[in-house]
Amino acid sequence: MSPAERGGARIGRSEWIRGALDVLAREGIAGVRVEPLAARLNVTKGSFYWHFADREALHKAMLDHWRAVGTGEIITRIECAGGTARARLRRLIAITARNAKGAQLEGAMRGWARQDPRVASAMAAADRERIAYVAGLLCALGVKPAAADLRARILYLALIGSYFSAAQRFATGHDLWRELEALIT
Amino acid sequence: MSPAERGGARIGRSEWIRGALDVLAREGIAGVRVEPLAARLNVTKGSFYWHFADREALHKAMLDHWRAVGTGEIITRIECAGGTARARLRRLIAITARNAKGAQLEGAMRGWARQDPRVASAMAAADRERIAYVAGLLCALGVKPAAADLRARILYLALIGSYFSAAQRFATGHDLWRELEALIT
DNA sequence: AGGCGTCAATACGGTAGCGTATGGTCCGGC
DNA sequence: GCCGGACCATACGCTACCGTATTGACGCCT
Repeated sequence: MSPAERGGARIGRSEWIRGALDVLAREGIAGVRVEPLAARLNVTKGSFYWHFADREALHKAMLDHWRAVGTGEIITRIECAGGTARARLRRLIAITARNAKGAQLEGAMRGWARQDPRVASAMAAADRERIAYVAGLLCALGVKPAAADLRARILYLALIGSYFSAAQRFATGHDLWRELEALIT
Repeated sequence: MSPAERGGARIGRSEWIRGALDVLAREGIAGVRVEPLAARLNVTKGSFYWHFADREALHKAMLDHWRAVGTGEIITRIECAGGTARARLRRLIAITARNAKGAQLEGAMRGWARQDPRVASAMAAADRERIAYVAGLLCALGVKPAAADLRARILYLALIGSYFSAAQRFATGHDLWRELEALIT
C-alpha cells in the first residue's frame, strides 16, 4: 500500500520532528516512540529509519530544533513589538503566563531535562539568556543591577512554577502577575 | 534460589512502595516498571504480584502513600518547631529550597501529574493546603488577606519553579530567597 | 510432626517496540 | 523510455516487559 493509495503524503524530517515535539508536550519523552509516532503521521517506521539513524537521533534533532527556534522566540517577538521596558515586561508576562501550547512543551522539556544532562544543559543556557533579558528590562525600569538579577530570577522561577502548578487557578489570573510585576519593579 | 540463600530478605508492600517512589524520583513514572524494580529490591516479580494486583495498583498505592505522608509533612515539621510567623516562613523556605531528595520527588510527582488526572487532583489539593498555610503566615505578619493570598501563590510558584530550574545556580543562593521573603512581607 | 499462611522463584505465553533488510513506488533528468 | 535517487511498506528477529500459574521455602501454631 503506497502513501498515495492511502491518501497519506510523503513527509520529511521536519514533520517527524514536529510530530515528536507534539507527543513530547503531551506525554513526555517516554511517549516519543517510533511506531506510535509513525501511526500518528500516517506512515510506517520505514519512513522513520530513512530520515533518522535511530530513536536517539530523533531525540537529538528535537533538542536541536528547540534550541534553534524555541529558545529565543519569545524574546524576539517582544523585542519586535517594541514599546517601553514596562510594556515589554507586561507583554512577556502575558505571553508566557497563558499560551497553553508553549507551556505544555516547556514543561515537558523541563521534565525531559531531569533525565538527560544534554537537555539540562540546553535548558540552563536558555534560562541564563532569558533571565538576563528580564534583568535588563528591570534595570531599564530603574532597579539596581544586583536587585534586578535577583528579581528576574524570582519572576522566572514563578513562570516555570506556573507550568507545573496542578491547580490552574493558582497560576492564572491577572491579579497574580500584576502583583508580581508591582513587587519586583 | 530462596531469598535467604541469596542474602536477600523477604519484603513487604511498603518496601515496594518506597522503592517505587525512589525510582519515580529519579526516572519519572515511566521508569517505574515491575521487573527492573524487582531487581533493585533483590527479589523477583513473583513477590510483586503477591503484594499487588498489577502495575496500576502500585501506582495507586504510591499516590496514596504520598497523599498520606508526603503532603503535610513539611507543614507539620514547621509547626512542631514553633516560633514566630516570620521564623516559620524562613524555615519553610530553607527546608523547601534545599533538601534535594524531597525536591526530586516533588518534581517527579508534578511530571506525573501532567499525565494522570488523579495525580493532578491530588497535587491540586496539596497545593491548596500549602498555599493557604503560607497565606496564613503572611497574614500573621500583617499582610492584608487579599495580598497575602496573591503573595503566597507567588512564593509557592517560585518554589515549584526551583524544582525545575535546570540551572541550579538560579534557584539556589540565600540571597534569592531572602529577597523574595522581603518582597512579599 | 504436621499443616497452614506468607512470601518468593521459576517458567510460560503474550505484546509492544526497536532496528534491519529488502523490495516497491514515484518523480525528475537525460 | 529508462535510470537513479528519494521515500515508503512490509516482513523479520530480537529484547524488555506484563501478567499468570505453579511450585517451593520458611516460620508459626497446635
